[in-house]
Amino acid sequence: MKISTKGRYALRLMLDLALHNTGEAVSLKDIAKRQEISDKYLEQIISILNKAGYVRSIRGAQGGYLLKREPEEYTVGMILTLTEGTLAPVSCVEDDAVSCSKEDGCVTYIVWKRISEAINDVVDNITLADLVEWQQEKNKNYII
Amino acid sequence: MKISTKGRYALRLMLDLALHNTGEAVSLKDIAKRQEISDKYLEQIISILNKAGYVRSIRGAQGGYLLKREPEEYTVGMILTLTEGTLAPVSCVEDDAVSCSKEDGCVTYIVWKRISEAINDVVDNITLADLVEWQQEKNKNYII
DNA sequence: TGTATTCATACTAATTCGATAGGATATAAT
DNA sequence: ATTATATCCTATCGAATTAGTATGAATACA
Repeated sequence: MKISTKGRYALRLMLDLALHNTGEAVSLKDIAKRQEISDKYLEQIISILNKAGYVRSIRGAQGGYLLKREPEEYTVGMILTLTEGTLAPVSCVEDDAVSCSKEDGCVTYIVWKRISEAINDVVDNITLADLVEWQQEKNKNYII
Repeated sequence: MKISTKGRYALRLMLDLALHNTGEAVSLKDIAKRQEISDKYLEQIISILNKAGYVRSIRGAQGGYLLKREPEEYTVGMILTLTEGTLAPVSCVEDDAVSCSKEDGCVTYIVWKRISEAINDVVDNITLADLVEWQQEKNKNYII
C-alpha cells in the first residue's frame, strides 16, 4: 500500500518547478541536484509529465522545463494519478473496473470504495500552489 | 498503491468467520470454498491472524477456527495493518519512521500525512460487525 | 486405525520497482 | 562551423515483492 518513487518524485519535481516558476527554463540537472534524485531516472518521470502536457520542454543548451499552467491549476491528485496510475486501493473500485464476479454480494467493496474516496478527497483538494505556500512558510520560519 | 491479496483475503476470511459466528468451529476448507480462494494460501493468512490472537484454532477432525472476540471488537484497520503491515502511503509517515534527511524542508510530507490520516479514519471506524450488518442487509434485499 | 484438520516451512513463476546505460537529437554560445 | 549543453528515446538489469504451490508433520475426532 505504498506510493512508488515515481509518484513521489513527480510531485517533488513539479513542486520544484513551481518554486522556480520565473519564466526561465529550469534544467533537469538542477532539479535532480536539489532533490537528490538520479537525473536519469527523473528524465523518465518528466517525460510522462511532458507527454501529458503538464510541463513545457525547451531543448538544447540553456534549455529545460517550465510549468505549462499556473501552480494552482495542478492538484496533487492529477500528478499522482498520472504517474502512479489510479490511486484506488483495489482494482474493483477503479473507474474502468472490470466487473467482479462477486460484486453483488461483496460488502468489502464498500470499505475499498470509502478508502478510495477518502484518498481522492485529500489529493484533489491540495494544489501545487498550496505546497508552494507551505514551503515558503516553512522557509520563513527557518530563517527566523 | 494497492492493498495486496493478503489483506483483502484476510478481511473476507474474518468476515466469513463473523457471518458464521455460531460457536462452532469453521474449517478453512469451507471458507476457502465459499470465498473461492486457495485453501493453502488461506492457511498462511489465517496463521498470521492466529498468532496475533484474532482467531482461535481447533486442530484435528471437525476442527477449524472461531473468532476469539465479538465482531464489533475488530476494526478493518486492525485486520489490514496486521496482514499488510502499515497502511502509510510512504515510509516517512509510518509510526516508527526512520527520520528522513529532508524532513525539515519537505512539504510533501504534509500530503502523505493527510492521506495516511484519511485512510486510517476510514478503516478504524468500520468494524466486522458493520460488515456483517451490511452483508445481511444486502442478502435481505436480494431475496426480495 | 483412519480420516480430517491445523501447522510449519520451503520453493517458485511472474511481475514490479528503481533505477542505470547508451546513444540520438536539438539548440545556444563561442 | 564547432562545441557544449540539454532534452529525448529505448533497452537492460538486479532486487524485491506478490501470489501462490508443494510437501509433509502434528493433532485429534470417530
